[in-house]
Parts: sequence; structure tokens; C-alpha cells
Amino acid sequence: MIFDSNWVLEPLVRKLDLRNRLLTVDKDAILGLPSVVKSIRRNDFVVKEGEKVSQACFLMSGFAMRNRLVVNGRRQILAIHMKGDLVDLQNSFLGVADHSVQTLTDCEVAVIPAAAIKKLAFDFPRVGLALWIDTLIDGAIFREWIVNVGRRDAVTRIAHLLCELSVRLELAGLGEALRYELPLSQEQIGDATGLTSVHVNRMLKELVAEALISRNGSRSLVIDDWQRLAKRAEFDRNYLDLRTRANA
Amino acid sequence: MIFDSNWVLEPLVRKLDLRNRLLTVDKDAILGLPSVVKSIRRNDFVVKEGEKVSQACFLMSGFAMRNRLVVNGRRQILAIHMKGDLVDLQNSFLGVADHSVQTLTDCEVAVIPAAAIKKLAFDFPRVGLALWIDTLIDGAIFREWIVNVGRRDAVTRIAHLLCELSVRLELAGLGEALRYELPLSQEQIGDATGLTSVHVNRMLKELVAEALISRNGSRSLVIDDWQRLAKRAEFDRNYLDLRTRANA
DNA sequence: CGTGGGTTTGAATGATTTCAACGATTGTGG
DNA sequence: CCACAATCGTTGAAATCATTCAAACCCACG
Repeated sequence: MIFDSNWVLEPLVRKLDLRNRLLTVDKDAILGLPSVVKSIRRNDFVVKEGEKVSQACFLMSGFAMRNRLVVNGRRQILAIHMKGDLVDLQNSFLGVADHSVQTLTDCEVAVIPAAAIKKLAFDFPRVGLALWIDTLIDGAIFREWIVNVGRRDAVTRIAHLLCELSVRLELAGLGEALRYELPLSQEQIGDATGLTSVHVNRMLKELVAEALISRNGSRSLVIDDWQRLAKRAEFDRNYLDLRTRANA
Repeated sequence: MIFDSNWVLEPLVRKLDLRNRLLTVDKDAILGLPSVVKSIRRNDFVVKEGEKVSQACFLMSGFAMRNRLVVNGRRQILAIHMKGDLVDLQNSFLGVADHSVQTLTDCEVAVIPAAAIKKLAFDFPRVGLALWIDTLIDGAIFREWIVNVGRRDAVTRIAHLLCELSVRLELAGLGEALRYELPLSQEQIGDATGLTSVHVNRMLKELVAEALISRNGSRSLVIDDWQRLAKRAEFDRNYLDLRTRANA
């Protein structure tokens, strides 16, 4: 199914408008991007590391991740994505995918040719700037993750990830900040934080023991004390708020 | 000292031209950027975490790093920069610096107002695209670092950093690939790889013991067997070659 | 009702940090 | 140009944190 001038990309318009104020002509141009809507099942690959890529995708629903495999069979998750994220600009602009994009849940995505995005950025510089700023913000999150895996202990790393997810879920309009369903298994939490699933399990128990969180099912999370959790996590939401507030 | 239309930024023109083919009018516009050349001494801050920033800087000579402090007094280095790098677009576009920029050696930088760069990107979309692609490549390096600290053991992390520096120094036209002066102390190598300086010291000895590298002074490095070192480091230079080859 | 993925737990092992001390090198002011 | 201070590098031993391995458990699903 192919939509030409369509409303599928309307949330993208809203997001980019936050990055850099857009005019009607810009918005129409975004809506006019050619896109193909696809449903992708849980755990399927959107893009595999090493593949040639010529398209980006806009995540309409569900959760996805970017990850890389390393020689010993381990995996490092590089980013978690949710509704409203434009994923994989990096891969599509740089030719060969240096990492995979894989779904965490069933997803709906709008696939957009990279060439069309490039042309859009060129023909509508306000959109180009917005896309650029979006990429800069992506970089801010990457930096936060480097700090997380590089210089924090296991409990802190996990707490930090839980805080980040909480804030981002709220910003994306998915459920409450203090009570949400984890989109990740404990093994995947380990892959995101550079730990083993066994240790993740123990550290989650530690967070429960410290009365910072509680859990019903294994995926359902309740944050009992946001202030103390954020402190334990060394979490400062600044780097995420950038996501919603254009500036400069 | 203020230069108006100047040659100081000529290397920047060359670099951006690699990212996205530029026309003469684009190049002239870059050269016309207002800039102030400053000399900065070793270990001085260009920007401190938390400061309001409204300028980017082009590194003309010397080495610099981006880093962040975490609560226990530890530090995480996020990136190493060298001659020809445009540093701190992120900070300047996102308003408040989420990390510091600090020199590793005496440096010469050209300071450029962020507003001027933003205007440039808007008025000259080819330049805007080039800057965007440069940011995407920055992201590729960040991802590589996440993998490095997240999923590799100490020897591999350090070896990987040594490989990255080797390739980048060569690409920047600074000395040979197999023999160079480390711009980092062992403590700083630790801050870049998420290790302690003590352990870095031991792992460097391990690399020497494995006949992969040798050292004269503590900073002078010789790569004895590039193939084997790269293998040990799980190093694939693809993510760096992107730096010199525009595409898509 | 069985199967499989994900979670939980314990015990042993291993990697990295910490602490503490000493050695080497570099840069600076006298 | 020397002497001293400061920084950086080196080493050992003990402690800590996280991994590994192995097994049991739990639940959702066919």
C-alpha cells in the first residue's frame, strides 16, 4: 500500500516543527514524502548490519532498537525507539548499515526513500535544519549512553535506563511516567547497559529492596519514588527535554 | 584578532566538500564566516559543562576532547578531536553545554558564532547537508564507542582506541599510521575506555607482551602488527572512512 | 499439558578496581 | 642549568564487582 500525499507522516511534521519552526509549505512538503506503510512483527529486522540501505523509517507504533553484534556473540543495544521516532537516517545516509534495526514489539513503520529525504532537506532548508537538529539530539542521547556504560555501576546504569524510558514514554504520550510496561526483557536491558541478564535480574531486585521501584509481572514497572530513583540513577532529564524544545 | 573573509577556514571547506559536493558560492560563504582565532593552552577548557554556549569552534591545530563528569568525581571522555574537526556544534545548537570541551595539548581554534553557522546552513543548503552528514558521522563514532565500553574487555577496548587514533591521525595528515605520539595520558585512555589508569597500564603491557605494539617513551607508540592488532581490537575502519567519502 | 522463552537463584570463577607505594619524566623558577 | 615539584607511569596485594555455569521456576501459548 502506497500513500502519496498522506497523513501518516503528520506526527513527523509535529516533531520537526518542534525542532525548528516550519511554514505551511515545509509541512506540505513533508506530508508529500513518498512512503510505504509496513507492519513488522516482534523481533524482526528492519535493517540488518552490513546491508546496503537506501531508506529511512518513521516509527508509527511499537518499540524498536538499534543494535550491533560483537565477535563473542554478544550484542550491544545502541538506542531504543518508540512512536514518533525517525529511525535510521544514519544508516541510510551513510550507505552501508553499521548497525541493525530490530523490532522489540510488533510495529508499524512508514518507509521513506533516503533520496527523497535528502532532496527535501535541500529544497526546504527549514526542514533540513530541523532534521539536522534532530540528529544533534540523537547524538546527545548517544553521549549519555557512553557515560552510562562507561562510568556507572550496574544499579545506576539500570536505574538510569528506567528513568530515560519513563520520561521518553511520557513525552511520546504513551502511558504515565511512574507506571509503565517495560518494552525490554532483562536480557535486552543487559544488552543496553553492558551487563549480563543474570546481573540485571539481581540489580532490579536491589532497586526493589531500596524501595525505589516495584514490579507486578516481570515487565510491569512502578516507580515508587521518582526523586530518589533519579538521584540513584544520576539522572538529569535535560538531554531529553531538548527533544521537545527547539532553541538557539 | 578578527579575520573576516579569511583562509583560516579553508580546511573546513575541504572537509565539508568531502561530505557533500560544494560549489564555489558555497565555499566562499564558508570562508566568509566570521571567526576569531584563539590560542588555548593544554588542559584549558574551551567550554565547560553547564555553560550557555553560542559558538562552535574549528580546531586548527592540537588535540582536544569532549568529556563529562559524573558524581563520584569520575570522568568519561566522549570524543577525541584533532586538526580539522569542527567541535561543539551540538553544544552550540542545543543551548546549554551537556559536556565540556577541553584541550589535550596547546591548541589553535577558530571560534565561530552558532548563529552564523545556522544562517549558513539555511542560505546554502548544500553546506547545510554537508554539516548534517558530518553530524551523522559523529554519531557513528559515538555508537562505536558505546559498543567499545559496553561489550568489550579491557585489552580490546584499548586496542580499539589505538586503532581509531592511528587511522584518524593518518586521515588528518598527522604522521604515520604505524608510529605516533599518543595525545592521551594513561589516565585519559582510561577515561575514554571506562577503565582505571592502573588497569590501562597493565593492559598496555599485555599488548606489548602479545607483540602487537611497542613503546619507547610512555607516549610514543609503534604498531608492530597492524593486522593482528586490528583483529584483537575487533576494529573495522569503515565507520571512519565515512569521514572522507561523501555518498548516497 | 507440554514446550519454550524469560526470570530467578546459588556457588564458583574471573576481571577490574582500589589502595598504597615507588620510579620516571617533565616543566619551572631560582 | 640545576633542583625541585608536580604529574604521570609502574607494580603488588587485597577487595569488590560482575560473569559464568547450572539448575529450577514461572507463565503464556499452542
